[in-house]
Amino acid sequence: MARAPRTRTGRVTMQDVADRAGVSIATASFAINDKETTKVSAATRRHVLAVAAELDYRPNATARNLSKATTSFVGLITDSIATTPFAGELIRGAQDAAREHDHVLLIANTESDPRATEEAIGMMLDHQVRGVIYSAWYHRQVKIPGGLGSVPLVLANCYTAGDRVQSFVPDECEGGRAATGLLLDHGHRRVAFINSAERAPAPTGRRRGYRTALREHGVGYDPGLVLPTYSSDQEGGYDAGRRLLRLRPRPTAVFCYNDRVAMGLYDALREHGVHVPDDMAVVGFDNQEIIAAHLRPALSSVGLPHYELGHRSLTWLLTKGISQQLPKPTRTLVPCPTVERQSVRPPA
Amino acid sequence: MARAPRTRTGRVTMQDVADRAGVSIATASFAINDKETTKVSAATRRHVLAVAAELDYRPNATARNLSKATTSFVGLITDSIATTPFAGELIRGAQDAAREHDHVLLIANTESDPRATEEAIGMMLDHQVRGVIYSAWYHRQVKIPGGLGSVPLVLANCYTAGDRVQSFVPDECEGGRAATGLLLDHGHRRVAFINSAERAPAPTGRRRGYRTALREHGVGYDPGLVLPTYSSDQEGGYDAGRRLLRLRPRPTAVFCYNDRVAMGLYDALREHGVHVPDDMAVVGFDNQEIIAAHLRPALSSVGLPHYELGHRSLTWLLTKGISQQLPKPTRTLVPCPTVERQSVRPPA
DNA sequence: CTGAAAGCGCTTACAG
DNA sequence: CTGAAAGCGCTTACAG
Repeated sequence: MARAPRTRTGRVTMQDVADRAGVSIATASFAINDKETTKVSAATRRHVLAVAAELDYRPNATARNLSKATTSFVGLITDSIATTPFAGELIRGAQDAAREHDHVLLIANTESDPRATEEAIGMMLDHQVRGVIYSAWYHRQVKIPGGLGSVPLVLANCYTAGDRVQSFVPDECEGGRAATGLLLDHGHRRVAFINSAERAPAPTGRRRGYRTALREHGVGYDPGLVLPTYSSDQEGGYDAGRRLLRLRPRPTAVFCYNDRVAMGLYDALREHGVHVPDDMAVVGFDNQEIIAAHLRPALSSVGLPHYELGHRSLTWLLTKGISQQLPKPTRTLVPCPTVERQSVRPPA
Repeated sequence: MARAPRTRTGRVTMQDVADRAGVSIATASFAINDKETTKVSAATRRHVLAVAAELDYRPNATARNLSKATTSFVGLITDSIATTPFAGELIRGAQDAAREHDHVLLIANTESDPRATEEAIGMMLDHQVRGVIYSAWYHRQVKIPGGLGSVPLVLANCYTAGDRVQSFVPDECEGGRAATGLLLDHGHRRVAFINSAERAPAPTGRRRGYRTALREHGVGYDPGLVLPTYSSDQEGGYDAGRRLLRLRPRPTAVFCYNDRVAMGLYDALREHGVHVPDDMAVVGFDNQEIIAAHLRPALSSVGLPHYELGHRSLTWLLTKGISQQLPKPTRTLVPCPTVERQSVRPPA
């Protein structure tokens, strides 16, 4: 392949392309960048492009960013990246959106460490990011770290007191309503709810959804059917399951705070010879594939929209968040999809 | 707070700092960047730094990168980011290493899509990354995509035919040996192995480790104790478990290809009233927290070193990979840690 | 120890 | 339609 003279970086530059094409660097720039052929004749353009291809020219993004005095970077701050698949989904959504807008994502994982957070913010500001997505792996209220004040900001899976910053969060209430509704629609009337005892948007919202669904189906609310658990995992589900089995009359269906709780509940039920779904219908939450899709029987669940949270917040940032007259910030609720599997059947 | 004049980017520049400090921009640059105070008097340096702090000056990384004709970017290409926590761990490791070297990671997730891969590579080259980590979410042989030929490269959790490129992969064999050894050390002699039937480094390596451990413990190899499964998940484990229970004499211990297989096996054992660990000791692989730590009883497992794979490959890239006389590439085996939980006990 | 100046590889008014 | 030139915000020999 033909090779143009090299600069100290050892790479083909636009100057090389211009020289070899016999045009000025300005013309080369226009030919290479202008979508509309308005600045350059079609012939010149074709010629320059051919030369560029021949030399295997790649524009230097750093130089372009500097001269345009604006970059194509967007920052994404995450407080965890591997404890759940959730962060991964959020990143994937943000990244897809970034690509759609020809931007590149600068990702920083802080593991909730303040020093790491500060460093991450510094790094992003140094790189002139156009905006930052600040995210949390579980839905919660956060305080915006100082230093993020000087840059367009959006929150994903979290929000601030008073909603002073635009945010995108899961619609927990609607999700809880859908989960409970799934059970009620199958004809269940004694529907228990194993809920997390934490004070957080997820348990609060899902409980509200649970009550809404009951009301809509004309089923009275029985506080005795709501079983709190302090650990929202398999162990907590197992314990709550044993308490649940002592209830009389026994519920015929259970809405579990999450899939891990449901997994523990399965164990408790199995120990007592209670069969899912014939003796007990079960619905989970989170739709964690590795559990929900592989329990025996597979677990119906309501999913968390992390991909959408990432995608929508990035998109918002690049369309609204960057504009001069910022729209009034709102906390936007994103729907949680219901995924039906084999764990639900009408009562015997 | 005092404000210096602004440029079109609306940010404080080094020129602003120099002006206000009453020094040249060259002096400001040296004062701000030189670790050793060799180029500038201590007093000047202090003064410049004070002014910079006062103006809340942040260096423009883009400008710096351009003028140094080298960036602090390193690329990480991933073929999946949310299907397992593995990619997250690998990213975390690479990111920590990047931070230790004052570099920033440009992450691209391709979902194995060739177009996305090509785009990702292009983006990275455009940003003059100093090198690229190409990774796979499960250990396998890969073909290096064209376009990656012009940049220092290292492979994480994958390798090429002939090992022409430096790579870091899990030591599957040693892991299989450790898993089996754990069972043998507890006195088990009839140790079954539910292995993936795929032809891949993991099943091959783990099986080698299984046989090595048997030999080291003076236990004969019985091919009848190796149960293949075509789906290495809960369903596969359940099926294999039922086959295993028909073996006579019955094994007293099982090494499972992964934790999901073990989870399915638990179900099969439970159905047949076989108790773990009293009637059957079980060891898994992958150490997927969400499963292994929460099965009843909690599952002993061997972990995959994704964090280390990410950390070591990034470090290698920035220390060896970038140098002129590249060391001879090798496939470096990274140890898999054993995690003991309650699923193993000596035979009755 | 300090400063004037060239240069990194582009973009973009401004003339022609 | 095309080109000469200034400029983005830094770094870094080179003089003094």
